[in-house]
Amino acid sequence: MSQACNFIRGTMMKATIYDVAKEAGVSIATVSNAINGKGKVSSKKREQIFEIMKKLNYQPSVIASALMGKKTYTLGLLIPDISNPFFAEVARAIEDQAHLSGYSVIICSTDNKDERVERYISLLEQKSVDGMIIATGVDNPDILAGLEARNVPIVMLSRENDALSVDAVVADDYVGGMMAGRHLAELGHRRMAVLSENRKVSSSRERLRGFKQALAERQIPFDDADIVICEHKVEEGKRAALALLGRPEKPTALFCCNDLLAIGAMQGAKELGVRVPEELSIVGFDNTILAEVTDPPLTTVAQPIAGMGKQAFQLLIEKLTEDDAARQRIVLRPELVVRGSTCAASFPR
Amino acid sequence: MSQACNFIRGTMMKATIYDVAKEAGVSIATVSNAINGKGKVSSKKREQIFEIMKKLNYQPSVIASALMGKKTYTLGLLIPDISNPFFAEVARAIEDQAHLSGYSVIICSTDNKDERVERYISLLEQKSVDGMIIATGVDNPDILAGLEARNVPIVMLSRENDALSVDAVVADDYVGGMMAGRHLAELGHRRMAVLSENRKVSSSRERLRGFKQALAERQIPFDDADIVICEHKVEEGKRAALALLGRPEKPTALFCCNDLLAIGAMQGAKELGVRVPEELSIVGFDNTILAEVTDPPLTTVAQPIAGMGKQAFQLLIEKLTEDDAARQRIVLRPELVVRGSTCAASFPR
DNA sequence: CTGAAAGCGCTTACAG
DNA sequence: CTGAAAGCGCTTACAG
Repeated sequence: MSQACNFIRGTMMKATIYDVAKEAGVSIATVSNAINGKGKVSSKKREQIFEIMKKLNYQPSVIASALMGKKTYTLGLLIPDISNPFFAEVARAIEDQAHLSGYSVIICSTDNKDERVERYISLLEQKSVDGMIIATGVDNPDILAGLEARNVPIVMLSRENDALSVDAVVADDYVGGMMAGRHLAELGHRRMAVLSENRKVSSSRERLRGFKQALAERQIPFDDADIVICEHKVEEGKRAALALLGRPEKPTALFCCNDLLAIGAMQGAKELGVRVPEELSIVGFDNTILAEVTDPPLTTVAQPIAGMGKQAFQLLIEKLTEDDAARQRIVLRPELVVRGSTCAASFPR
Repeated sequence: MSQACNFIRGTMMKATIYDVAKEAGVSIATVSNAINGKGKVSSKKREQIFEIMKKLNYQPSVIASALMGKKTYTLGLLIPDISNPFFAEVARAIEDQAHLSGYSVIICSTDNKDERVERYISLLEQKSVDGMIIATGVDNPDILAGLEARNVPIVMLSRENDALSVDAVVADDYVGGMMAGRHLAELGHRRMAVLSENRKVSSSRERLRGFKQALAERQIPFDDADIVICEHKVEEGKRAALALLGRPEKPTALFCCNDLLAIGAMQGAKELGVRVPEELSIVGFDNTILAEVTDPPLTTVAQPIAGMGKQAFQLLIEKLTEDDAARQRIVLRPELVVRGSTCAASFPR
């Protein structure tokens, strides 16, 4: 039995390419060629080899072949937080696409802290991932520059970096912001406010810009004092809504740069006894599962998450295989999903 | 310059252990020893070596050391779906714990399909992960048995397998079910129904058993006809609620084996104009972010997610390092979180 | 069509 | 305290 030496105290060692070569009476080179469809291997031998592989339950070691310069079929996904529904949905979209090509994805929740970003990137490089998809904020531009210099393939998802011309797939945030603004304007709202993320977040910046543009086109007044900057958290949305609704000239509609903020705003309104949507219309952004679950359900701008994940993965694969792939920026169109949190302004001017 | 040969057409190759050895004027064995704190290396040399490492930006290759039998510092996490908030929160808990020890986690969404489970397991083994945390349903017992036979360290999370005595960390689902039952009973409910998952899901089975026990102890009648089996989806919960509330003797309270079902039930009730909680109390299970976001907010049994993730990871590490670690089953206590979806029965008998 | 041999970047006895 | 050498499980020219 060629397997005899394979048993050690009752535990079977994994079969290696040597085991199958010996059993098949060929060299390891031939086994390797058979597996990879390289070189010429007679079909009888090939079949024979495959049979032995099955019999020995042989699984080639990705580790070993990676050491010879082949791919690890593993990639890193940097996101702020996997427990945030938006990023969880993004992760699923990427995972599904990756899995079709035998790729695995390592999750890296950064909490938007550069320190964590750097730690994760270092780990991922030591583990020789084939590439990274970056959907988290990275403040220090040197971090991305370093990645470029070390020739690590990356694509940005839902974020961008103005300084570096790096591949990216994003939703058309500007248009999404416009959709929100137009929707509320058409409902007759004239006093609106915005809950936005930090200006460093390119997507929020664009959404806000689009929103303002929609109002400007309709000569609806909007002042930067009507913008409240929040972190990406429910409580922050609530806090902001409480503040805005406490003002003398309180808004009749709120545009929130993500669903979490919108939900917080709904909670704030409820706490003050302000009815949504009758007294306050709210529109969010992202269209995560949360938007379907609130009461009333949230009107929001849907990001094409599945499409974004798919494109990001494919872009990364292109960069891996074509050494001189041109830089690309893929922009996907968002879509307004009208649910119950918006209605006509009750006191149109 | 020792780095001279390291530049190829403008791209810098990664430094290897040979580069730092040469630069430091020592052998690679010494560099290896210095890095791993093995053998004896004079402190002057050690310091010198570390300096060179920094200068060359040397990152040891996990791939290469894994090939020599060391760990890959990567583990697989099998869950039904990363975009389900409960599992996303579980993933984050595990990721955080893993990250503290330099571990990375690969996400594997199985959709509870054995076919996907097998594919993922095979991929993970080829990639030589150090172990797996399994928080998904696995119908075919041969799959887990195979893992055991091949000596792959695994720990089950939130799921169990009666057949195999495999390590597991779970919430005390039985007690959780009792908490729900007791809460509703104390509110005066006498006609209750349950939305449960498939009987194959050990956690749901236990929750149901605990719930029934709580009612039995109080002589509250409960019939198995009051159980509706659902998949783990909002729509399923809605469908079930619609059916239950259409019955002549409709229930005044619902216990749902997870938050998603509870939310569906709330939506079903609303569709029929049944007010929650005045006419229908609803309690969920899990305490995901969704429970805070519904209106009314959901009363639910909280699983100690962070604790479960931590324990699961630590258990796995124990199995990795101690070759004869005893089997363990860690049971964590859940906690009832009372919010707005439950209140006293309006027509107590 | 097939195989012997070198090599990927490390670790680990084993000498000295 | 330090280094030469073998080896992990593969792939890839290169001969034949």
